[in-house]
Amino acid sequence: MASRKELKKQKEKTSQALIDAALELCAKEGYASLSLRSVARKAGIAPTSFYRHFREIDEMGVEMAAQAKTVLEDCLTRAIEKMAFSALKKPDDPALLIKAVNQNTRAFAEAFIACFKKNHLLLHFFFQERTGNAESVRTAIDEAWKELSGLLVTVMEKFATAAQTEFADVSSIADALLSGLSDCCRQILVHPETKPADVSAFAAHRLSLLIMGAIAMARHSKNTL
Amino acid sequence: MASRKELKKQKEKTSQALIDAALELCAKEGYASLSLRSVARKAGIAPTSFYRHFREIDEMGVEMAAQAKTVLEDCLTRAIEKMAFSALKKPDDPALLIKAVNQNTRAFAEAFIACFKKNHLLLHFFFQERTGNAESVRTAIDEAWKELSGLLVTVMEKFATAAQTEFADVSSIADALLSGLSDCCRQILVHPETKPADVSAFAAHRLSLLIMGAIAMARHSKNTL
DNA sequence: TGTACATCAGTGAACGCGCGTTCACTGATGTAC
DNA sequence: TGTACATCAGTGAACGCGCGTTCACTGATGTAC
Repeated sequence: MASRKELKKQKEKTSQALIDAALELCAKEGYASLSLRSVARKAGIAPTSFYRHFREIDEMGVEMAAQAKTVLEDCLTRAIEKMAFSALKKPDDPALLIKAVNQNTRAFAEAFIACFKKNHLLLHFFFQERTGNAESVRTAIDEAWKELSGLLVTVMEKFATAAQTEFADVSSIADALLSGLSDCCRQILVHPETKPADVSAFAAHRLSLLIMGAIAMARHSKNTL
Repeated sequence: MASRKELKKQKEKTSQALIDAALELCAKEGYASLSLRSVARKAGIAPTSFYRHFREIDEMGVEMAAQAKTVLEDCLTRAIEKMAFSALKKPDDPALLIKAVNQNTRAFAEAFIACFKKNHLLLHFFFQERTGNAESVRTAIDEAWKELSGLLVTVMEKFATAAQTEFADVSSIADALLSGLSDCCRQILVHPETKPADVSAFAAHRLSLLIMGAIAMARHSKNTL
Protein backbone atom coordinates (compact mmCIF):
# COMPACT_ATOMS: atom_id res chain seq x y z
CA MET A 1 0.00 0.00 0.00
CA ALA A 2 2.36 2.68 1.24
CA SER A 3 5.15 3.50 -1.16
CA ARG A 4 8.50 4.93 -0.14
CA LYS A 5 7.25 8.44 -0.85
CA GLU A 6 4.12 7.88 1.17
CA LEU A 7 6.32 6.60 3.99
CA LYS A 8 8.37 9.78 3.85
CA LYS A 9 5.20 11.87 3.97
CA GLN A 10 4.04 9.90 6.97
CA LYS A 11 7.30 10.62 8.73
CA GLU A 12 6.94 14.32 7.93
CA LYS A 13 3.48 14.20 9.43
CA THR A 14 4.76 12.69 12.66
CA SER A 15 7.54 15.28 12.88
CA GLN A 16 4.95 18.02 12.55
CA ALA A 17 2.77 16.32 15.18
CA LEU A 18 5.76 16.48 17.54
CA ILE A 19 6.25 20.18 16.81
CA ASP A 20 2.57 20.95 17.28
CA ALA A 21 2.55 19.06 20.55
CA ALA A 22 5.67 20.96 21.66
CA LEU A 23 4.07 24.30 20.82
CA GLU A 24 1.02 23.56 22.93
CA LEU A 25 3.20 22.51 25.85
CA CYS A 26 5.33 25.63 25.36
CA ALA A 27 2.32 27.89 25.76
CA LYS A 28 1.41 26.23 29.06
CA GLU A 29 4.72 25.31 30.64
CA GLY A 30 7.36 27.07 28.61
CA TYR A 31 10.02 25.74 26.29
CA ALA A 32 12.51 25.17 29.12
CA SER A 33 10.10 22.75 30.76
CA LEU A 34 9.64 20.59 27.66
CA SER A 35 10.77 17.01 28.00
CA LEU A 36 11.29 14.57 25.21
CA ARG A 37 8.85 12.23 26.90
CA SER A 38 6.10 14.82 27.40
CA VAL A 39 6.31 15.92 23.78
CA ALA A 40 6.22 12.33 22.50
CA ARG A 41 3.33 11.52 24.85
CA LYS A 42 1.30 14.48 23.60
CA ALA A 43 2.07 13.57 19.98
CA GLY A 44 0.97 10.00 20.61
CA ILE A 45 4.20 8.15 19.92
CA ALA A 46 6.62 6.18 22.08
CA PRO A 47 9.37 8.22 23.78
CA THR A 48 12.08 6.37 21.89
CA SER A 49 10.48 7.21 18.55
CA PHE A 50 11.37 10.86 19.13
CA TYR A 51 14.93 9.99 18.09
CA ARG A 52 13.73 8.99 14.61
CA HIS A 53 12.91 12.69 14.03
CA PHE A 54 15.30 14.79 16.09
CA ARG A 55 18.59 14.06 17.79
CA GLU A 56 17.54 16.15 20.80
CA ILE A 57 14.88 18.57 21.95
CA ASP A 58 16.80 21.64 20.82
CA GLU A 59 17.06 20.31 17.26
CA MET A 60 13.29 20.42 17.23
CA GLY A 61 13.44 23.90 18.75
CA VAL A 62 15.62 25.10 15.89
CA GLU A 63 13.16 23.67 13.38
CA MET A 64 10.35 25.44 15.22
CA ALA A 65 12.26 28.71 14.94
CA ALA A 66 12.65 28.15 11.20
CA GLN A 67 8.92 27.62 10.79
CA ALA A 68 8.20 30.72 12.85
CA LYS A 69 10.52 32.73 10.66
CA THR A 70 8.66 31.67 7.52
CA VAL A 71 5.31 32.59 9.04
CA LEU A 72 6.60 35.92 10.32
CA GLU A 73 8.01 36.78 6.91
CA ASP A 74 4.60 36.08 5.49
CA CYS A 75 2.85 38.18 8.16
CA LEU A 76 5.22 41.09 7.70
CA THR A 77 5.03 40.95 3.90
CA ARG A 78 1.23 40.96 3.95
CA ALA A 79 1.23 43.81 6.46
CA ILE A 80 3.69 45.83 4.42
CA GLU A 81 1.53 45.42 1.34
CA LYS A 82 -1.30 47.17 3.15
CA MET A 83 0.72 50.34 3.59
CA ALA A 84 0.21 53.28 1.24
CA PHE A 85 3.10 55.69 1.02
CA SER A 86 1.35 58.12 -1.34
CA ALA A 87 -0.40 60.00 1.46
CA LEU A 88 2.98 60.81 3.03
CA LYS A 89 4.09 62.90 0.13
CA LYS A 90 2.59 66.18 1.27
CA PRO A 91 4.45 66.75 4.49
CA ASP A 92 3.77 70.48 4.71
CA ASP A 93 0.96 70.11 7.19
CA PRO A 94 2.20 68.16 10.24
CA ALA A 95 -1.34 67.13 11.14
CA LEU A 96 -1.81 65.57 7.73
CA LEU A 97 1.51 63.75 8.05
CA ILE A 98 0.44 62.29 11.38
CA LYS A 99 -2.85 61.25 9.88
CA ALA A 100 -1.06 59.51 7.03
CA VAL A 101 1.36 57.78 9.40
CA ASN A 102 -1.51 56.61 11.60
CA GLN A 103 -3.36 55.22 8.60
CA ASN A 104 -0.27 53.32 7.58
CA THR A 105 0.49 51.89 10.98
CA ARG A 106 -3.15 51.01 11.53
CA ALA A 107 -3.37 49.11 8.25
CA PHE A 108 -0.05 47.42 8.95
CA ALA A 109 -1.00 46.43 12.49
CA GLU A 110 -4.39 45.04 11.50
CA ALA A 111 -2.94 42.87 8.77
CA PHE A 112 -0.09 41.71 10.98
CA ILE A 113 -2.29 40.82 13.94
CA ALA A 114 -4.76 38.98 11.70
CA CYS A 115 -1.94 36.86 10.28
CA PHE A 116 -0.38 36.45 13.71
CA LYS A 117 -3.58 35.08 15.23
CA LYS A 118 -3.51 32.11 12.89
CA ASN A 119 -0.12 31.06 14.22
CA HIS A 120 0.01 32.55 17.65
CA LEU A 121 1.58 29.55 19.37
CA LEU A 122 4.42 29.48 16.89
CA LEU A 123 5.08 33.21 17.07
CA HIS A 124 4.77 33.32 20.81
CA PHE A 125 7.44 30.66 20.99
CA PHE A 126 9.61 32.72 18.65
CA PHE A 127 9.41 35.94 20.63
CA GLN A 128 9.62 34.19 23.97
CA GLU A 129 12.69 32.11 23.22
CA ARG A 130 14.54 35.04 21.68
CA THR A 131 15.50 35.71 25.28
CA GLY A 132 15.50 32.06 26.34
CA ASN A 133 18.36 29.94 27.63
CA ALA A 134 18.58 27.28 24.93
CA GLU A 135 21.59 28.55 23.04
CA SER A 136 21.09 26.86 19.67
CA VAL A 137 17.45 27.93 19.59
CA ARG A 138 18.28 31.49 20.62
CA THR A 139 20.94 31.70 17.94
CA ALA A 140 18.51 30.50 15.26
CA ILE A 141 15.95 33.05 16.39
CA ASP A 142 18.51 35.84 16.48
CA GLU A 143 19.52 35.15 12.89
CA ALA A 144 15.90 35.04 11.77
CA TRP A 145 15.29 38.26 13.68
CA LYS A 146 18.05 39.99 11.74
CA GLU A 147 16.47 39.01 8.43
CA LEU A 148 13.02 40.10 9.54
CA SER A 149 14.49 43.34 10.79
CA GLY A 150 16.06 43.73 7.35
CA LEU A 151 12.61 43.50 5.80
CA LEU A 152 11.49 46.39 7.96
CA VAL A 153 14.64 48.34 7.16
CA THR A 154 13.71 48.29 3.48
CA VAL A 155 10.21 49.47 4.27
CA MET A 156 11.38 52.23 6.53
CA GLU A 157 13.76 53.48 3.90
CA LYS A 158 10.92 53.67 1.41
CA PHE A 159 8.83 55.30 4.08
CA ALA A 160 11.45 57.96 4.69
CA THR A 161 11.85 58.66 0.98
CA ALA A 162 8.10 59.08 0.62
CA ALA A 163 8.09 61.50 3.54
CA GLN A 164 11.00 63.33 1.89
CA THR A 165 13.48 62.67 4.63
CA GLU A 166 16.13 60.13 5.64
CA PHE A 167 16.48 58.10 8.83
CA ALA A 168 19.89 58.15 10.46
CA ASP A 169 19.76 54.79 12.24
CA VAL A 170 17.16 52.86 10.34
CA SER A 171 18.15 49.42 11.63
CA SER A 172 17.65 50.40 15.26
CA ILE A 173 14.26 51.81 14.29
CA ALA A 174 13.40 48.49 12.66
CA ASP A 175 14.47 46.65 15.81
CA ALA A 176 12.30 48.91 17.91
CA LEU A 177 9.33 48.24 15.62
CA LEU A 178 9.83 44.48 15.88
CA SER A 179 10.11 44.74 19.65
CA GLY A 180 6.85 46.63 19.66
CA LEU A 181 5.16 43.87 17.70
CA SER A 182 6.70 41.33 20.04
CA ASP A 183 5.12 43.16 23.00
CA CYS A 184 1.72 42.96 21.30
CA CYS A 185 2.04 39.23 20.80
CA ARG A 186 2.75 38.81 24.47
CA GLN A 187 -0.37 40.86 25.19
CA ILE A 188 -2.46 38.48 23.10
CA LEU A 189 -1.20 35.39 24.90
CA VAL A 190 -1.41 36.81 28.43
CA HIS A 191 -4.79 38.47 27.88
CA PRO A 192 -6.49 36.36 25.19
CA GLU A 193 -9.78 38.12 25.92
CA THR A 194 -8.50 41.41 24.45
CA LYS A 195 -10.43 42.32 21.31
CA PRO A 196 -8.43 42.06 18.09
CA ALA A 197 -9.31 45.71 17.34
CA ASP A 198 -7.78 46.82 20.63
CA VAL A 199 -4.63 44.83 20.03
CA SER A 200 -4.30 46.37 16.58
CA ALA A 201 -4.83 49.83 18.02
CA PHE A 202 -2.21 49.15 20.68
CA ALA A 203 0.28 47.96 18.08
CA ALA A 204 -0.50 50.80 15.69
CA HIS A 205 0.00 53.35 18.45
CA ARG A 206 3.39 51.92 19.37
CA LEU A 207 4.48 51.90 15.74
CA SER A 208 3.22 55.45 15.18
CA LEU A 209 5.12 56.74 18.20
CA LEU A 210 8.37 55.29 16.91
CA ILE A 211 7.88 56.40 13.31
CA MET A 212 6.79 59.91 14.20
CA GLY A 213 9.77 60.15 16.50
CA ALA A 214 12.06 58.97 13.75
CA ILE A 215 10.63 61.51 11.30
CA ALA A 216 10.93 64.36 13.79
CA MET A 217 14.52 63.42 14.62
CA ALA A 218 15.46 63.03 10.98
CA ARG A 219 14.04 66.34 9.81
CA HIS A 220 16.03 68.36 12.28
CA SER A 221 19.03 66.21 12.90
CA LYS A 222 21.54 68.45 11.11
CA ASN A 223 21.32 71.07 13.83
CA THR A 224 21.46 68.71 16.76
CA LEU A 225 24.60 66.68 16.28
CA MET B 1 27.41 33.56 71.70
CA ALA B 2 24.67 34.03 69.16
CA SER B 3 21.57 35.69 70.55
CA ARG B 4 18.07 35.25 69.17
CA LYS B 5 18.48 38.39 67.07
CA GLU B 6 21.82 37.26 65.77
CA LEU B 7 20.21 33.94 64.89
CA LYS B 8 17.52 35.75 62.94
CA LYS B 9 20.18 37.73 61.09
CA GLN B 10 21.97 34.52 60.28
CA LYS B 11 18.79 33.10 58.82
CA GLU B 12 18.31 36.24 56.76
CA LYS B 13 21.84 35.81 55.47
CA THR B 14 21.17 32.24 54.40
CA SER B 15 17.94 33.27 52.66
CA GLN B 16 19.87 35.89 50.74
CA ALA B 17 22.55 33.33 49.87
CA LEU B 18 19.82 31.16 48.38
CA ILE B 19 18.51 34.08 46.33
CA ASP B 20 21.98 35.03 45.14
CA ALA B 21 22.64 31.43 44.15
CA ALA B 22 19.32 31.30 42.32
CA LEU B 23 20.11 34.49 40.41
CA GLU B 24 23.42 33.11 39.18
CA LEU B 25 21.75 29.91 38.06
CA CYS B 26 18.99 31.93 36.38
CA ALA B 27 21.51 33.79 34.25
CA LYS B 28 23.00 30.52 33.01
CA GLU B 29 20.10 28.11 32.85
CA GLY B 30 17.00 30.21 33.26
CA TYR B 31 14.49 30.40 36.07
CA ALA B 32 12.41 27.51 34.71
CA SER B 33 15.41 25.19 35.06
CA LEU B 34 16.04 26.01 38.70
CA SER B 35 15.68 23.13 41.11
CA LEU B 36 15.44 23.32 44.84
CA ARG B 37 18.45 21.05 45.08
CA SER B 38 20.64 22.99 42.66
CA VAL B 39 19.92 26.27 44.44
CA ALA B 40 20.64 24.76 47.85
CA ARG B 41 23.82 23.14 46.53
CA LYS B 42 25.08 26.44 45.13
CA ALA B 43 24.22 28.23 48.38
CA GLY B 44 26.11 25.58 50.35
CA ILE B 45 23.27 24.16 52.42
CA ALA B 46 21.49 20.82 52.52
CA PRO B 47 18.53 20.41 50.15
CA THR B 48 16.11 19.95 53.01
CA SER B 49 17.23 23.20 54.63
CA PHE B 50 15.65 25.08 51.74
CA TYR B 51 12.28 24.50 53.40
CA ARG B 52 13.36 26.52 56.44
CA HIS B 53 13.34 29.60 54.18
CA PHE B 54 10.74 29.09 51.45
CA ARG B 55 7.83 26.72 51.06
CA GLU B 56 8.68 26.22 47.39
CA ILE B 57 10.85 27.61 44.62
CA ASP B 58 8.26 30.09 43.41
CA GLU B 59 7.96 31.64 46.86
CA MET B 60 11.64 32.50 46.49
CA GLY B 61 10.90 33.78 42.97
CA VAL B 62 8.27 36.15 44.32
CA GLU B 63 10.75 37.44 46.90
CA MET B 64 13.29 37.93 44.09
CA ALA B 65 10.72 39.95 42.16
CA ALA B 66 10.13 42.12 45.23
CA GLN B 67 13.85 42.82 45.56
CA ALA B 68 14.08 43.62 41.85
CA LYS B 69 11.23 46.06 42.17
CA THR B 70 12.99 47.92 44.99
CA VAL B 71 16.20 48.16 42.98
CA LEU B 72 14.36 49.26 39.85
CA GLU B 73 12.53 51.96 41.75
CA ASP B 74 15.87 53.17 42.95
CA CYS B 75 17.39 53.07 39.44
CA LEU B 76 14.45 54.91 37.92
CA THR B 77 14.33 57.51 40.67
CA ARG B 78 18.02 58.25 40.29
CA ALA B 79 17.68 58.42 36.52
CA ILE B 80 14.68 60.74 36.74
CA GLU B 81 16.62 63.07 39.02
CA LYS B 82 19.18 63.56 36.26
CA MET B 83 16.63 64.98 33.87
CA ALA B 84 16.31 68.74 33.42
CA PHE B 85 12.98 69.95 32.09
CA SER B 86 13.97 73.60 31.89
CA ALA B 87 15.54 73.26 28.44
CA LEU B 88 12.23 72.02 27.07
CA LYS B 89 10.46 75.25 27.74
CA LYS B 90 11.35 77.00 24.50
CA PRO B 91 9.69 74.75 21.97
CA ASP B 92 9.63 77.26 19.13
CA ASP B 93 12.68 75.81 17.40
CA PRO B 94 12.13 72.07 16.72
CA ALA B 95 15.86 71.47 16.52
CA LEU B 96 16.34 72.92 20.01
CA LEU B 97 13.51 70.78 21.33
CA ILE B 98 15.14 67.66 19.94
CA LYS B 99 18.43 68.68 21.46
CA ALA B 100 16.76 69.16 24.84
CA VAL B 101 14.97 65.81 24.60
CA ASN B 102 18.18 64.06 23.65
CA GLN B 103 20.02 65.59 26.56
CA ASN B 104 17.30 64.39 28.90
CA THR B 105 17.15 60.86 27.58
CA ARG B 106 20.92 60.62 27.52
CA ALA B 107 21.24 61.70 31.14
CA PHE B 108 18.40 59.38 32.12
CA ALA B 109 19.84 56.41 30.25
CA GLU B 110 23.35 56.84 31.64
CA ALA B 111 22.14 57.02 35.21
CA PHE B 112 19.78 54.09 34.73
CA ILE B 113 22.36 51.84 33.09
CA ALA B 114 24.95 52.68 35.74
CA CYS B 115 22.51 51.66 38.46
CA PHE B 116 21.37 48.65 36.48
CA LYS B 117 24.88 47.28 36.12
CA LYS B 118 25.24 46.91 39.85
CA ASN B 119 22.25 44.57 39.96
CA HIS B 120 22.12 43.15 36.48
CA LEU B 121 21.33 39.58 37.53
CA LEU B 122 18.36 40.68 39.57
CA LEU B 123 16.98 42.97 36.88
CA HIS B 124 17.57 40.47 34.14
CA PHE B 125 15.54 37.99 36.12
CA PHE B 126 12.79 40.59 36.50
CA PHE B 127 12.51 41.43 32.81
CA GLN B 128 12.95 37.83 31.72
CA GLU B 129 10.31 36.34 33.98
CA ARG B 130 7.78 39.03 33.14
CA THR B 131 7.03 36.75 30.22
CA GLY B 132 7.86 33.52 32.05
CA ASN B 133 5.62 30.57 32.87
CA ALA B 134 5.71 30.64 36.66
CA GLU B 135 2.36 32.23 37.35
CA SER B 136 2.89 33.54 40.87
CA VAL B 137 6.21 35.09 39.89
CA ARG B 138 4.77 36.61 36.72
CA THR B 139 1.89 38.10 38.69
CA ALA B 140 4.27 39.66 41.20
CA ILE B 141 6.36 41.12 38.40
CA ASP B 142 3.31 42.44 36.58
CA GLU B 143 2.14 44.29 39.68
CA ALA B 144 5.60 45.74 40.22
CA TRP B 145 5.70 46.70 36.55
CA LYS B 146 2.51 48.69 36.94
CA GLU B 147 3.94 50.67 39.83
CA LEU B 148 7.19 51.34 37.99
CA SER B 149 5.21 52.36 34.93
CA GLY B 150 3.31 54.73 37.23
CA LEU B 151 6.57 56.37 38.19
CA LEU B 152 7.27 57.02 34.52
CA VAL B 153 3.73 58.28 33.97
CA THR B 154 4.32 61.01 36.52
CA VAL B 155 7.56 61.98 34.84
CA MET B 156 6.07 62.03 31.38
CA GLU B 157 3.26 64.26 32.56
CA LYS B 158 5.78 66.73 33.93
CA PHE B 159 7.73 66.36 30.72
CA ALA B 160 4.67 67.20 28.64
CA THR B 161 3.83 70.21 30.78
CA ALA B 162 7.37 71.53 30.44
CA ALA B 163 7.14 71.11 26.67
CA GLN B 164 3.79 72.92 26.80
CA THR B 165 1.72 70.02 25.52
CA GLU B 166 -0.24 67.07 26.84
CA PHE B 167 0.11 63.37 26.06
CA ALA B 168 -3.10 61.58 25.17
CA ASP B 169 -2.14 58.06 26.29
CA VAL B 170 0.63 58.60 28.76
CA SER B 171 0.46 55.16 30.36
CA SER B 172 1.07 53.38 27.09
CA ILE B 173 4.01 55.69 26.50
CA ALA B 174 5.37 54.76 29.90
CA ASP B 175 4.97 51.07 29.07
CA ALA B 176 6.81 51.57 25.81
CA LEU B 177 9.65 53.32 27.65
CA LEU B 178 9.93 50.50 30.17
CA SER B 179 9.93 47.96 27.35
CA GLY B 180 12.74 49.88 25.72
CA LEU B 181 14.78 49.74 28.91
CA SER B 182 14.00 46.05 29.18
CA ASP B 183 15.42 45.53 25.68
CA CYS B 184 18.62 47.28 26.71
CA CYS B 185 19.03 45.06 29.73
CA ARG B 186 18.74 42.04 27.52
CA GLN B 187 21.42 43.53 25.29
CA ILE B 188 23.78 43.82 28.25
CA LEU B 189 23.32 40.21 29.27
CA VAL B 190 23.54 38.73 25.78
CA HIS B 191 26.46 40.92 24.70
CA PRO B 192 28.30 41.71 27.91
CA GLU B 193 31.21 43.06 25.89
CA THR B 194 29.18 46.08 24.72
CA LYS B 195 30.63 49.30 26.12
CA PRO B 196 28.45 50.99 28.73
CA ALA B 197 28.49 54.16 26.64
CA ASP B 198 27.06 52.27 23.66
CA VAL B 199 24.34 50.72 25.75
CA SER B 200 23.42 54.14 27.13
CA ALA B 201 23.35 55.58 23.61
CA PHE B 202 21.16 52.71 22.46
CA ALA B 203 18.75 53.23 25.34
CA ALA B 204 18.74 57.01 24.95
CA HIS B 205 17.97 56.68 21.26
CA ARG B 206 15.02 54.38 21.89
CA LEU B 207 13.65 56.72 24.55
CA SER B 208 14.12 59.76 22.33
CA LEU B 209 12.26 58.13 19.45
CA LEU B 210 9.27 57.40 21.68
CA ILE B 211 9.22 60.77 23.38
CA MET B 212 9.65 62.75 20.18
CA GLY B 213 6.89 60.69 18.63
CA ALA B 214 4.66 61.39 21.61
CA ILE B 215 5.34 65.12 21.40
CA ALA B 216 4.69 65.22 17.67
CA MET B 217 1.44 63.28 18.04
CA ALA B 218 0.29 65.40 20.96
CA ARG B 219 0.90 68.75 19.33
CA HIS B 220 -1.20 68.00 16.33
CA SER B 221 -3.66 65.48 17.66
CA LYS B 222 -6.69 67.77 17.63
CA ASN B 223 -6.81 67.70 13.83
CA THR B 224 -6.26 63.99 13.41
CA LEU B 225 -8.95 62.32 15.45
C1' DT C 1 9.07 -15.71 -10.70
C1' DG C 2 11.17 -16.55 -6.22
C1' DT C 3 14.53 -15.76 -2.58
C1' DA C 4 17.70 -13.30 0.20
C1' DC C 5 18.90 -8.92 1.89
C1' DA C 6 18.71 -3.73 3.05
C1' DT C 7 16.10 0.17 4.79
C1' DC C 8 13.70 2.45 8.21
C1' DA C 9 9.65 4.37 11.36
C1' DG C 10 8.15 2.82 15.45
C1' DT C 11 8.37 -0.14 19.89
C1' DG C 12 9.01 -1.78 24.94
C1' DA C 13 12.14 -3.12 28.50
C1' DA C 14 15.70 -1.59 31.11
C1' DC C 15 19.39 1.50 33.06
C1' DG C 16 21.04 5.08 36.13
C1' DC C 17 20.16 9.88 37.69
C1' DG C 18 18.46 14.07 39.76
C1' DC C 19 14.42 15.60 41.50
C1' DG C 20 10.82 17.16 45.44
C1' DT C 21 9.35 15.79 49.70
C1' DT C 22 8.89 13.20 54.39
C1' DC C 23 10.77 12.17 58.59
C1' DA C 24 13.18 11.86 62.84
C1' DC C 25 17.16 13.85 64.50
C1' DT C 26 20.95 17.42 66.34
C1' DG C 27 22.62 21.10 68.91
C1' DA C 28 22.54 25.71 70.14
C1' DT C 29 19.62 29.08 72.34
C1' DG C 30 16.17 31.15 75.48
C1' DT C 31 12.47 30.44 79.14
C1' DA C 32 9.84 28.70 83.37
C1' DC C 33 10.04 27.63 87.92
C1' DT D 1 21.49 28.42 91.13
C1' DG D 2 19.90 24.27 88.80
C1' DT D 3 16.70 21.59 86.03
C1' DA D 4 13.24 20.66 82.65
C1' DC D 5 11.21 22.21 78.51
C1' DA D 6 10.36 25.00 74.02
C1' DT D 7 12.17 26.95 69.83
C1' DC D 8 14.27 26.58 65.56
C1' DA D 9 18.05 26.50 61.61
C1' DG D 10 20.16 22.90 59.67
C1' DT D 11 20.92 17.72 58.67
C1' DG D 12 21.05 12.87 56.34
C1' DA D 13 18.55 8.81 55.08
C1' DA D 14 14.97 7.29 52.47
C1' DC D 15 10.92 7.27 49.22
C1' DG D 16 8.83 7.18 44.70
C1' DC D 17 8.80 9.53 40.13
C1' DG D 18 9.77 11.24 35.56
C1' DC D 19 13.58 11.89 32.91
C1' DG D 20 17.12 10.92 28.75
C1' DT D 21 19.22 7.29 26.61
C1' DT D 22 20.62 2.34 25.10
C1' DC D 23 19.36 -1.72 23.02
C1' DA D 24 17.50 -5.42 20.43
C1' DC D 25 13.39 -6.09 18.15
C1' DT D 26 9.13 -5.75 14.63
C1' DG D 27 7.01 -5.42 10.34
C1' DA D 28 6.28 -3.13 6.19
C1' DT D 29 8.69 -1.76 2.04
C1' DG D 30 11.93 -1.81 -1.87
C1' DT D 31 16.07 -3.99 -4.22
C1' DA D 32 19.44 -7.51 -6.18
C1' DC D 33 19.99 -11.43 -8.68
